[in-house]
Amino acid sequence: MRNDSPWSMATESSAVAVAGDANSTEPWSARVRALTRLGRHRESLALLRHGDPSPPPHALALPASVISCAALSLPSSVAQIHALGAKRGLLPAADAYLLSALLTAYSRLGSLRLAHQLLDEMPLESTPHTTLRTAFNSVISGCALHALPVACFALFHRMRAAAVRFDAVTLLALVPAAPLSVVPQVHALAARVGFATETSVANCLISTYARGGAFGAALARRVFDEMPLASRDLVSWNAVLSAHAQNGLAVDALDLYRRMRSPEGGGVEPDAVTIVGVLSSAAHLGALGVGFDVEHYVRQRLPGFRTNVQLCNALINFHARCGSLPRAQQLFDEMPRKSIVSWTALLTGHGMHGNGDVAVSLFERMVSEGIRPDNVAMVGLLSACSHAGLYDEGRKYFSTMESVYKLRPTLEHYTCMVDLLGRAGRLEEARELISSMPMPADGAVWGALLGACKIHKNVEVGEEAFANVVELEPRNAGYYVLMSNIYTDTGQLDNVARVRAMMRERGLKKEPGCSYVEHKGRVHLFMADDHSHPQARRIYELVIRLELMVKEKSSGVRESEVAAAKGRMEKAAAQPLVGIHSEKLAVAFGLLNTEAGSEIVVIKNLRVCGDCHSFLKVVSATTNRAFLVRDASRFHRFDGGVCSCKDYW
DNA sequence: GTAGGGTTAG
Repeated sequence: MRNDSPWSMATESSAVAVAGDANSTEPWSARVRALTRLGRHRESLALLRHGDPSPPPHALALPASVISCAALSLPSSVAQIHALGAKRGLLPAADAYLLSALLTAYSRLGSLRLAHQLLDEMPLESTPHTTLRTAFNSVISGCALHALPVACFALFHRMRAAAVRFDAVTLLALVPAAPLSVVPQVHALAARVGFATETSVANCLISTYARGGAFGAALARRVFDEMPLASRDLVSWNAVLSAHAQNGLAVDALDLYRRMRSPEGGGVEPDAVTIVGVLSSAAHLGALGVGFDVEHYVRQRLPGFRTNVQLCNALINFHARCGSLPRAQQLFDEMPRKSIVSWTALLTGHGMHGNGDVAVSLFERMVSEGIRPDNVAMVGLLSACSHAGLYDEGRKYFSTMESVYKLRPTLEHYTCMVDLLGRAGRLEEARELISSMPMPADGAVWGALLGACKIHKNVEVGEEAFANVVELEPRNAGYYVLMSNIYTDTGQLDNVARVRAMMRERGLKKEPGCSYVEHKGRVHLFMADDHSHPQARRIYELVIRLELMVKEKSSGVRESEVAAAKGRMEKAAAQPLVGIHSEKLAVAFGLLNTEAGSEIVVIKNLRVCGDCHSFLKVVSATTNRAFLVRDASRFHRFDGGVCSCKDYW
């Protein structure tokens, strides 16, 4: 995307005027500079070489030419102009602009030794202070660009030792180069000289802090909150929004989006970067309404969006993760240029829907188009194989990671494989894979094995997995619940009590399950046994009626059970009932409030349990409705009495 | 007339 900030527009339009046509009356050197500024580097150099300058090559054109050489990666041309400048006595310090341009060019091209040499040749005493500052800034920026943080800080110390004052530009290079633990110190230094609230520096601090997880996001937020309102620009909002989006704080990201657009936030118009962050959070949460609104905005206001690869990728990811694969596919097909992210987003979406074969063929097509898969694409592919039970394919692709694609499997790939093997019932093979890992297994890997043991009711392997996972993630209640359920399923009730006691002693509570449905632009959220919804009475009556119907249908239920269920129904409005999971409530709400024929979409934070799963299958048949449920690991589409997961999840 | 800030997939 073009940079559309006001000042760049202004300089750009004047550059356009000057570059103008070849007959322009503007001085020749001004046209060279203008062409460089417009990024028309080849034309700029052609004018320098073949134009008819009178007087001959001019000090005023040389700095721009050097920048053009750097942009075109022509180090020998930089050296030629360098030599020319030296011959004319413009160096080492007579022409600050040429010096600065050379420093920038060498730094950008990675000729940092040459840049240092040039810097060392500058006479500290006789060179104007601003020239020195710019010179240091150029080389510090170059070291930052080439990921040489130690060199950045060494230069910074030299700069300070020489009593050269740093400015905002120095900080813009230094802050992102600093190790995360050092950023607060640089921040404090910036604050001491009053730069920390300057727009560019604050924006830079925000995006740098954003790399530091949820804690970093909190620091980023503080920088943003401390900025004077007048200093906040669109980039500030984008940076702080992304800081939250990237660190799993999706609710806060969407909240920031609402705030920036509200009058209180200044009614800031979002751009493509904002939208990318918002869509990522909306996809995460399953916030369908937000995603659709934002897409509408994109189609109305950003007509060129199809050529913005990141924006299209964000849209594809949103639709793929929120239940609309055809829309994701259409966006994918309409992109003139795709990246590996586009393929991965679509592939992962198919994997989540259980379309393992589609994911595999997308992967093959991607490879045949010359895109080399990366680790993320492989995670998507392996998890697609796992969800679809494609045991042989999964093993094959896992082994090609190193042999064909030179990718070293990470913990995430091992997690996928343990999941794949474990769910296919190959618990021993999964165990062997864990012991063959070149790095220690983490909680997710052991957790995948534990989950497989739940499916296959294997106490022995389950206990081993549990012992390991509890060591690694002692505060994750989900694993205790899994182990306790394995004991329940195998009738070991004393062990169930033991695991529950462990949870109590450690003060752990199971994460409450919640599901939501969006209807007419509003989110309707349900927790298990939650009566707070205005329609709670009707919803519970419907669930209980459906439960009864399911029971009658499945097993020819006994009289006593019918009576008990009727008793429950009578009490429904009066007092909370036990044991109605949130997805049943959400689906019942959908049935009561939507038209026949439309699909009911439910987003859930935990995985669907076996009971709810068979309930929803039967209800989809008897009500002749389709339910699309996104749970913590994948999609289930219930329609006509069957689920798209084929009961493999 | 030099130096420069924000974005995606699991």
